[in-house]
Amino acid sequence: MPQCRKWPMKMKHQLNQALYNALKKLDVSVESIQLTPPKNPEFGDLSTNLALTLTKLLKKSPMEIAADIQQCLSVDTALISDITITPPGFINFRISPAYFQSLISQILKKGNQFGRGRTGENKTANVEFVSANPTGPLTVGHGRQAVLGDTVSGILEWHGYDVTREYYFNDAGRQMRMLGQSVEARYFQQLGQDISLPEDGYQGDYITAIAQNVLDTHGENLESGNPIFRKTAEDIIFGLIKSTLKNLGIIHDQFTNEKSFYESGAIDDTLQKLRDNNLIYEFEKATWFKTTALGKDQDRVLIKSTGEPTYRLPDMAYHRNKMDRNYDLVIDIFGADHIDTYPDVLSALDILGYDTEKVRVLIHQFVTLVRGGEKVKMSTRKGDYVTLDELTNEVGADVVRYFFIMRSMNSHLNFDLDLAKDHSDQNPVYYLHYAHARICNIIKHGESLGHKFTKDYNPSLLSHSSEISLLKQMDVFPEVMELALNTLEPQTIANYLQELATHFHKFYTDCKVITNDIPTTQARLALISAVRIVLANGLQILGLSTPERM
RNA sequence: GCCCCGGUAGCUCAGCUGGAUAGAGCAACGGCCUUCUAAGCCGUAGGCCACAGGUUCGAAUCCUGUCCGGGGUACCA
Repeated sequence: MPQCRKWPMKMKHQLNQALYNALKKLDVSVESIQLTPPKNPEFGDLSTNLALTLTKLLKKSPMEIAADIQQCLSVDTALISDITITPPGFINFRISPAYFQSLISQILKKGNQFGRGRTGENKTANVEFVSANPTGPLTVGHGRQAVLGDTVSGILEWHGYDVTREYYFNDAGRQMRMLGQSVEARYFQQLGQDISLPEDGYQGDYITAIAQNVLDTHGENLESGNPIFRKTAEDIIFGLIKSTLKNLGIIHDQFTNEKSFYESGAIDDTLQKLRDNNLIYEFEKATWFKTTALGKDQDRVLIKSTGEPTYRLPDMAYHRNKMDRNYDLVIDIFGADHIDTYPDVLSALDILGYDTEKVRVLIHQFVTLVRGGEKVKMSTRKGDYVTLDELTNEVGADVVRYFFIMRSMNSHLNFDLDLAKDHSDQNPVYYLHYAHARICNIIKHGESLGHKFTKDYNPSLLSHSSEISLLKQMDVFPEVMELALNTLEPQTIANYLQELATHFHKFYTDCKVITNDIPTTQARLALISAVRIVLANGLQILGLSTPERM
């Protein structure tokens, strides 16, 4: 087999260098050179718009400039098989098949390390997500954030970060008080008393079940206002939430309670520090944060006239706490309904001297549930919702996870329940699974015929156009992973894997792996082993399974 | 009013740090299994990339404005 050549990224690097050298000869300097694969493969494997960008500077036509550059260009002809110029002035490079063929040994050698970045090595990250107060079961609406947060965590881990998955909640406050009162009302109703739910009480059936539980374990003689009602509800519901998340393969490392910041004095301290900065004032018995002094269009209440803080103040204290824990990266994942809260938190952090560059806030748009062609309106309080558990149980964790990350978080997501359930066979996630299972099956089939994988395959036998494009697709994997890290947008990985699977399925129909042609069989076994690795790596980052048969 | 996100094929959406002929899945139509899994592959059809200006050699992509949808603009979280 040929020597392992350059590592994929180095390909671009080399060309970059060669182009810079050529420009030097022409006595031109530029800040950066763009080198991207052209849409139309007929133009080659990598193209640069360099000549187009230099027209103004050189006052020549881009075609002329491109020709000049090409004249001065010297490249490794073992790697670059062809250089062409096409209108309006692109310079195109065709990379020799040998380069792509040598990729296989790289992938096989690196295995589940292939495509891994080192950006996060020796760094820590905190990803806060879900953070729903335990007032009811998680709904499908929470699912998007849960999966998004876990997948973003996975991307960071892939690049070496030590990630803490964190859940922030509040077991004091109005919501939880209402929860306790709702349970209490159901409790007394079960004892035959004519008591109605509080006006804003929780109406779901689970409240009745919790009341029954209280009745069973604590008897009939509880008095109104006993904290047992709220406490029991919280315990039961939190247990439910954790199990819902676990069904999706999501486990938080840390649960942080807002209450702890009252107890530690962090909230008072935060307020005091802001006060020291002259950003706090009292008005109509409430305490205000003077955000207008920071360029915002209105001031915000931090402590209500009732003496109870709004969510903003504890949020600030909480974020200080996260910053104090010295993470290299702090990620908040919020739904679009929280979009207005974080700028104030960041302002506060900024004023208090924290490096807000470390904070990244990811906002995702809402999920609209569609059932029977109609939108389903949901409300936890009214007990009108589809739980995340119901969904997971019906279509499986992989489908749920994939549905939630296959689309950009910036887009509203229509989740068609009927489609997810009834047509689950045509779900795009199965397309990926199928590719993986097919590979496993071929390998198994080969083994049954005595074809053992050997390192002495000859990669130059992989010259079919389907084989080459499959190799090219794998070549790009590390770059896609890097992009995913920079943007923290999981759908780029999903899109990539779809394309990889497409290339594989195409290869599968065009080329038979196990044949009487031993050298070709061995080369193709090496090829699909590499594909399996890349597929599996991608699936693993997304938290999806890698079935060996379907 | 102001702020954020979106408006791309019949439907759901990719593509958006500017590049060459705008893509996928579903739905429609037509092909491909004596051969490693047809949960697959190939083909046909389907588009003023909301609209109008602007920047640029070049705009779905960047800027401005308008329209439409969603969210926020709470002493709810």
